[in-house]
Amino acid sequence: MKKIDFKKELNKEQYGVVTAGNGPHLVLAGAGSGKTRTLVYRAAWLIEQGVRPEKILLLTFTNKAANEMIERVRKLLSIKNNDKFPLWGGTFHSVANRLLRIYGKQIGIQSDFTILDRDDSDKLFKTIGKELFKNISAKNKPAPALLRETISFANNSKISIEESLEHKFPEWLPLLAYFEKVATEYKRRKKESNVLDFDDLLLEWKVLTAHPDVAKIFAKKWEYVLVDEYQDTNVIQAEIIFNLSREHKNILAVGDDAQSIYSFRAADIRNILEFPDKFKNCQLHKLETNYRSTPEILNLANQIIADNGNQFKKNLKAVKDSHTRPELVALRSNLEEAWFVADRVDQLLDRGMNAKGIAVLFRAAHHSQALEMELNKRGIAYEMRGGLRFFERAHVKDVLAYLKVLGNFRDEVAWLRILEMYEGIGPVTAQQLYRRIVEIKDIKELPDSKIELASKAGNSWSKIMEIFTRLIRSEEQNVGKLLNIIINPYGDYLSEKYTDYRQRQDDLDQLVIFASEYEALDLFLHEISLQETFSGREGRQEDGGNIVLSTIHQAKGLEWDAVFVISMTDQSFPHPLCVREEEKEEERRLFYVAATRAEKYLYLTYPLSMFRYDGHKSLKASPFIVDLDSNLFQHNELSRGVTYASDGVEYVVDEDYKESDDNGFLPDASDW
DNA sequence: AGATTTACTATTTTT
DNA sequence: TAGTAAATCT
Repeated sequence: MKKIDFKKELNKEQYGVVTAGNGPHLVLAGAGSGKTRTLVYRAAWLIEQGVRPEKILLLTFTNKAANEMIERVRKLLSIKNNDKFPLWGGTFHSVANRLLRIYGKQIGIQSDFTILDRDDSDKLFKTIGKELFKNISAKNKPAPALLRETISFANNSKISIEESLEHKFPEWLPLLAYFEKVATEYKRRKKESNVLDFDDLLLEWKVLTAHPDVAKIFAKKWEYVLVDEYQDTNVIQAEIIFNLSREHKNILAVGDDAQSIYSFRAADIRNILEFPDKFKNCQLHKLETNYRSTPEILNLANQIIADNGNQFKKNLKAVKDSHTRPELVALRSNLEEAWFVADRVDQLLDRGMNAKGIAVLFRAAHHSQALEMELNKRGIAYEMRGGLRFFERAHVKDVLAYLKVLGNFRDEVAWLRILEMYEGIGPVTAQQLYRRIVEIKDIKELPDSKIELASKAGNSWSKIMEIFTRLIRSEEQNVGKLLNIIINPYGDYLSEKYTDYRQRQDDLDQLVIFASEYEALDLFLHEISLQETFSGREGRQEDGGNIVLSTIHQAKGLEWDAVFVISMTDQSFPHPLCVREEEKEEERRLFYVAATRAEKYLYLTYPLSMFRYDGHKSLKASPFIVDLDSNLFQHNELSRGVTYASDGVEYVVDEDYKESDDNGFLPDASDW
């Protein structure tokens, strides 16, 4: 095994964390301080010290982050690809998923469930809402997502539905009784369907870690627990961590309170603030050197966050050389904004920058629409993150529903989804059918069941039975081949329902390729609901990769040479629904996260008007921008007025703007 | 009664 | 665009 020169490869702060002894540690890591690097080296150091890799548990915010870290540890230790390397980890949810299946049986909790993702939860809430809210007028009916959010928030922060409702949607408090009724029924239906939703995964894992027998097994299993992005954990997750490290106390939590952006999902900043109280003899480390950004970008970021009251004081220092200041640009409309960004991207690419070094970030997924059209028009390849993910697309969910039923016969949401696709079967008939279907003991008896329906619906039912008969009778193990049985007849439905069916068919082809890697249906089903990275349409991969379009939330932890933050208007940032002071502070932290993604070039843009279905709307700069000292920017277009011409070619109207182009704030090829 | 079509409206962030 | 509600079919 190669010896790593930890002292040489890390700075003093990082070295302190990496070589920290046993016991609880809290690491307050600023943006760009090499947090991931530090965790990777920590794992490598432990292994060099003789800790077996399988004794380390790595908990991260995405599975992708975990996989990348593990790869880096492997490389660092020069472990060959085909050598076994049992270090593992992932998100709380995916780890919970695996553990519940293994250890659930031991203490008598569900272990053969399928997973209900967000969309499925909404479907179930919708069904239940319709049943229970029948006598309430349409306008006064809470949407399924609203029910789900309220109940989920209560679960994840250990508060009552009433408190949750008061916090999230106080205007709905008069309907409290209904929320509670729906919550009870939702729980019952999940149990009947043998499914767990995202909340259940955490809650059940917590039950598992609290059980004396299992707790002992876990304490032995992992001697070291490393948790990344600790600022975005919720109360349940903090309890899980506490239980996991109860015996050995070897917990290392890394986080940045200034980057806490998930409180809508019950992430609780108190987890970090109160960590030292909860874990006695905890050592506190700080990583305050910023390796990512230029001093100009860091200055801006520091001022963005300075106004926030509730935070650990950190003093981030830049080590990079001075470069140009961030640029602030006002455009006349969202279309011009798209042209501007596309032009700039073109220029950056022309001058030799790698496409994968460029990202465009925004507050909400739909802010990218105009830009996407413009990039498509110009043939600039991009990768879209945020918004609807692959496994959430309607057609993908449609075909997967058959597999879900095959894997878990009682899955109500999957059954309703299938049934309602067919002619003559609507919500009512589907529900009746489902009730009769679950009376059957085993899926193998389904083809022989005597369920019959009148004319049109009857025809549909035999079509459904035909597919299931083929699925059940086929001895096929390969999931790709199973999928083909479904996709062949589904194709007709697809082309009938969607005008863009060609593209959707492509998605399904991708899905078959992905599924062909799996020889066991169970494993496939378990993984897809928690898979956040597979994007389906990979597109043409250009040599230098693709530029990235992403919501700010999904950009967490990532970095690029050049970052555009678009749609920085008063109507989108902070989001207008954020009224409470603490909500505004979180929005400011979100802005901070966006700005600190940039290494060298940062552009903030905002349109002064927006075209919408109902005409056009006037916009102003985000108050967050107005608050900032204009000297921080290369240009302050606020005081200068409109800059961009709409023909999409002659875009430099403002003289200063042109001049500055020559000042070198646009990179030369020699810059990288 | 229940399915299907049509018209309308409102748009956060997600493991 | 996507989800919902009213209007119209079967």
